[in-house]
Amino acid sequence: MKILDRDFYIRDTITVSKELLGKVLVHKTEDFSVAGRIVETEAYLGPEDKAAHSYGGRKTPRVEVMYNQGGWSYIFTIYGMYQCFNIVTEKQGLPQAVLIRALEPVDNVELMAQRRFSKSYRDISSRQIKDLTNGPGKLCIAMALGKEQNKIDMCVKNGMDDIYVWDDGYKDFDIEASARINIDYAEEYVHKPWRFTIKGNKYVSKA
DNA sequence: CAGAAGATCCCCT
DNA sequence: GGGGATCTTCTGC
Repeated sequence: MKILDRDFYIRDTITVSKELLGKVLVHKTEDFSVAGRIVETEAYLGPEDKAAHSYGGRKTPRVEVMYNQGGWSYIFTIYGMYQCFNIVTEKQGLPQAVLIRALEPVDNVELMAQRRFSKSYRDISSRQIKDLTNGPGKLCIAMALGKEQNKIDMCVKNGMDDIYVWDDGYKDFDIEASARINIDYAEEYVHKPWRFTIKGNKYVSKA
């Protein structure tokens, strides 16, 4: 029962990707708190990984935070309309990260329902309940993770806008590995089994 | 500075 | 399972 610290994140990215499964991601501000259990992750192993934004050692303004030591948030805009939330891993200078692809809602489903569908949780369908956080863009909407939350150190609390991951001891599940989603451009890295899911979880984005 | 691509989602069939 | 929405980011000229 503890908040994951720097030592957790400064390790090899595949290990961190697997061990993040089952942990609880929390976003807490002065106005609200919202949380979800991580059920799907993907490892991005720049600079060698052709699917990673940091492939080949690219260091554009967008990916710069990936060069920080593990434990920082990396949030980028995709398709002009959605955000993707990542956690930087490894030691400073090695630009790797874990994409959080799906969550199971844990706390403040009312806020999630309002942010996703502008409706109260009690008024949404079972389909919409499942759709609250079962994708990288969806969970960012539900968890209020946007540009403002990019480059936050998740190992240090500031009391104003904190993101961190909580280990509540949940371990009763099997891990499944598969190919990452929507990286057709990554050539020989397309089929690397670097996507990890909690087997059978209802909130996994895609079978 | 223009052009193209993109770690997605939603709605339709 | 496929196409459109929508616009940021990066690359090349």
